[in-house]
Amino acid sequence: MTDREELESMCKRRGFIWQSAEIYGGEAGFYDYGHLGARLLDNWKREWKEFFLGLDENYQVIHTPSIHPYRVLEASGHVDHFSDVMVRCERCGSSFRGDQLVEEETGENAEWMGKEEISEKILELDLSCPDCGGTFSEPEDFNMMFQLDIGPTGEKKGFLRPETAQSAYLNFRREFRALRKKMPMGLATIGSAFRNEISPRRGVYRMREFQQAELQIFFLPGIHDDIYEAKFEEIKDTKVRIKRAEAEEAKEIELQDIEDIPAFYLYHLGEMYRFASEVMDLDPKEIRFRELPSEERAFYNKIHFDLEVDFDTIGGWKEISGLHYRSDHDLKQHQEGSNTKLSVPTDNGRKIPHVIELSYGIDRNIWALLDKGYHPDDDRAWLDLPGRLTPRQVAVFPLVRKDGLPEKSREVYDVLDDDLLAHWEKSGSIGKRYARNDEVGTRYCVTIDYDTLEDDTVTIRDVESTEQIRVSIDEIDEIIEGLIEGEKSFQYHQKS
RNA sequence: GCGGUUGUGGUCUAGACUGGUUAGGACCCAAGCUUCCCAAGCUUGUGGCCCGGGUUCAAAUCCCGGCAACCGCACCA
Repeated sequence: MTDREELESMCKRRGFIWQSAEIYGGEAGFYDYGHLGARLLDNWKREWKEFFLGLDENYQVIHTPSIHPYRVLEASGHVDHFSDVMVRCERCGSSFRGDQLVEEETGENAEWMGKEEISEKILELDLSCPDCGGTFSEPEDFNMMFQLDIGPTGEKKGFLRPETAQSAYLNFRREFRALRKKMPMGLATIGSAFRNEISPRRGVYRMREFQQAELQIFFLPGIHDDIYEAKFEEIKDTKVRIKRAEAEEAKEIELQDIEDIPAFYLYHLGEMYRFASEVMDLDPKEIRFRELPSEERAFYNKIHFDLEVDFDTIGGWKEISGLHYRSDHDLKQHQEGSNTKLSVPTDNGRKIPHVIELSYGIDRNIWALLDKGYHPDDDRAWLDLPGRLTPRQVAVFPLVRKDGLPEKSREVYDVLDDDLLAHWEKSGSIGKRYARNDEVGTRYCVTIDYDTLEDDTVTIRDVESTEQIRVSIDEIDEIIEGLIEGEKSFQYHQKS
């Protein structure tokens, strides 16, 4: 069980993550990644792209701005739905959503109401604070989006995007032509999104500026089903732990035994599970899919499962990614808002493509790796990260700092540094260097000793077992890369 | 945003209630010595009272304001 303070301390001491602008006291909801954290991020993004773009040759990555013009988010519904009317009790200071107060009293839907309507209703219904009975202040808008002025006059308005998804929808038309009208088509975006959270909490779990990796897939149900049915065939016996909306507990089940969900959805669900368990190497017992009941999900999400991780440091099961079948909602909204035709021709006339969205909170995924990988045991603290994700794949040391060992170790380092994330150090005892590297997840430690000078062999130490093998310098590059790619295990080399 | 708790080198902390030595310790980090494999030892060194204001001869300590973190509430299209 990893303690949150212990992990945060390690992250700060060693160079992973800490509060942004901390020399000025910081600002809630913003975090910086240090040199190791930034590498871990880069590695994760690279693996994510390689994995998900590899699912289909027509899944591609695009790069887009973080600022959207006002009309984009007006059309998407964010201007209305991301903004709530808040009223505050003048006596006790509690604040409430105005529409909820009105709905409770009248039983009618009040979500459409603006400041004025809410204000009138409060007077008309003579509403008072449910906590203390006090009177309310004038209602105010609270918008979760950061609004901006664009240009010198301040007349153009825009927002920092609250999700990266819209960027893909905005590019659907252009890419559909550029990719020569092939469907299904996937557009992936990796970038920052911004939400002016009332109270950011739990470290990087809920931030005001955060990073998303999303894959928006455009397809037509009924027309492209066979493509996904064929793909699904190959992974249909994948076992996943799933908690259905109506179920009390999560159950392990083969995907093919889920009968009420179409193949295009189950296929991506299975691949998301493979990414978590195989690429991120998360323990199947500590991940699950949870289906959101209708009251928890947005109205346009027809099917919605979150992938959750059982965190030690931030209070149990929490979402790190989601799979949403959004139907044709998004393109329909933008077709109307932009007056641009976003439908595509089919044998039965033009149709607006549907969207299935794979949405990853990158920072949450990074925190999951650290939370599940960090082992602050009594005898040693070590970080267990997959070889392709760890910020430091190999470290090279001289056993002692004399007799030419440092120079020799430097030569070995120079070779390894070409193809691997390598590190070299000489200070402190050999044990201390192992300990330092265990803590940041260095996968392998190579030590140059007196035998090296005799026969050009070195030892390689495995972070997990702390055991060593002795290999020739000529092969070292190849052996370590083989270990990191998972071609051969450390145990294999121990036996041979 | 509301309430409670807290804020001391890089990390963890003593000191605060009862204002008054040079703000002490452990670990870490750096340099050197030593060292033939798992945080050994020795020497030397860098570095700190969250920010701003007030009270006082004197503030890490008391008071006010701000900021941040944690917990609870609310919020989380």
